[in-house]
Amino acid sequence: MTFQQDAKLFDVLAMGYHLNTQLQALLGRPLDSLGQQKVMAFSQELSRVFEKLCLLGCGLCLDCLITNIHRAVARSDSGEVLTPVKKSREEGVTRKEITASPYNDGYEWRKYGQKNIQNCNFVRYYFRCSRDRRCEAKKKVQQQDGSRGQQLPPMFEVTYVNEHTCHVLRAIANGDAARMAASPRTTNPYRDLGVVDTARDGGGGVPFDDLSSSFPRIGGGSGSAQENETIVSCLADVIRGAAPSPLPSPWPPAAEAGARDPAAASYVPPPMQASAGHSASVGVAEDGGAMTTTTTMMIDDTDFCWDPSSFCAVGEADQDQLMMDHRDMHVDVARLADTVWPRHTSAGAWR
DNA sequence: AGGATTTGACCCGG
DNA sequence: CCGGGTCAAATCCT
Repeated sequence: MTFQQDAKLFDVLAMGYHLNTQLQALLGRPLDSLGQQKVMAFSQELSRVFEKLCLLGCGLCLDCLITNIHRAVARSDSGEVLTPVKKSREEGVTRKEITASPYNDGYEWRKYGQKNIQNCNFVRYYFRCSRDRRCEAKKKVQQQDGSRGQQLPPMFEVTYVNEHTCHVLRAIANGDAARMAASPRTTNPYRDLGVVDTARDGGGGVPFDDLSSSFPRIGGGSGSAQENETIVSCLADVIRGAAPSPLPSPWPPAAEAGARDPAAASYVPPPMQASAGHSASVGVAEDGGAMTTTTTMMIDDTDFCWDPSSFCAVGEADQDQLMMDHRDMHVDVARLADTVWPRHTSAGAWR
C-alpha cells in the first residue's frame, strides 16, 4: 500500500474517530426524533465506511468489530452476561450469553434445526460449526420474549455448546502449527480480509475485551486503551439506537426478518460537501532488524498514531480499484461528516 | 452440482 | 407421555 493510500486510509479512520467523539456528545443527552434520525444515519454511514475499509484490505475485521460492539451493547443493556462455564448433561462445556447480535460471532455456523419451545414466543434455532464437520461446536439461539414489540433491538440468548476444534483440525491437516490459533470466520465476503485470534474463546468468537487487537491502536503508548474504549463505547451506543449492520448474514431467518429491524426508517444523507483539513506523517524505525512503521496524524487537537503493519498488503493490480474505492469512501465520509459535523458545511464540491 | 436451509419425523431423557 | 434436541429428505440458492 502506498503512502498516498495509507494517508487516505488514515484520513477515513481519523474522520471516524472524530465522528465518534461527536456521536458520544450527541448520545450524552436525551434524543429527540431528529437526534434519533441522526444516530441512525451515523450507524448506516459508519457501516458503509467500515465496509469499504474492509474491502480496501485495511485489516479491520468488520465482522469482529461489529460483533464486539453488539456484545458491548448487550452487556451494557442487560447488565449480564456471560454465565460461568458449566457442564451440561449430555454435552460438553456450555456457555450462555445474551446478545443483540447472535449471528456475527466470528464463526461459520450452519443451521440444522429449529423448534418451537413451550412458553416461548419465538422459535429456537440450532446451529453447528460448518467450518469442519468434525468440529463439535454448536449453538442455540433463542430470541427473548421481552424484546418483542419494543423499539430496542431484540435480544437473544445464545447457548454455546462444546469448544471449537475446527482450527486445530485444520492446522493438523495443514501441518501448520502457526494455524493452531486460526482465526474465526463468518459467512460473508470479508472473511479473508482481517481476523482476530480467538483460539482461547470457546464457542463465542471474539471476546469483547480483545477488541483492541482488531482495531487500530489509536493514541499510541499507554493511552490507546482509553481511546479505543471511547470509540467502542460510541459505536456501541450508535448501534444500540439504530438499525443493524447491512452485512450479508444468515440471520435473521426469513420468518423473523421483519421483526428484527423495527426502526429501519430510510434516511437519505444530504449532498456531500467540504472535508476537513488535516495532515499525516509516517515514521520508520529499525527495531532489532525488523522495520517498524508508525503513522502519526494531527486532527485538530487530537494527535494519534498506530501501527499500519496490522493492515493487509494490497496487490498492484488492485491499485486502480483501490483509488476508486478510496474516492467512494471519501464520499461516504464526507456525507457522514456533513450530517454530524457542522464545520463541514463550507460551500463547494468535495474533491 | 453442491452446499445451505427448511421442516416434519424421530430419538431420548425426565 | 412430553418436550427438547437431532436427523435427514426435500427444497432452495448460488
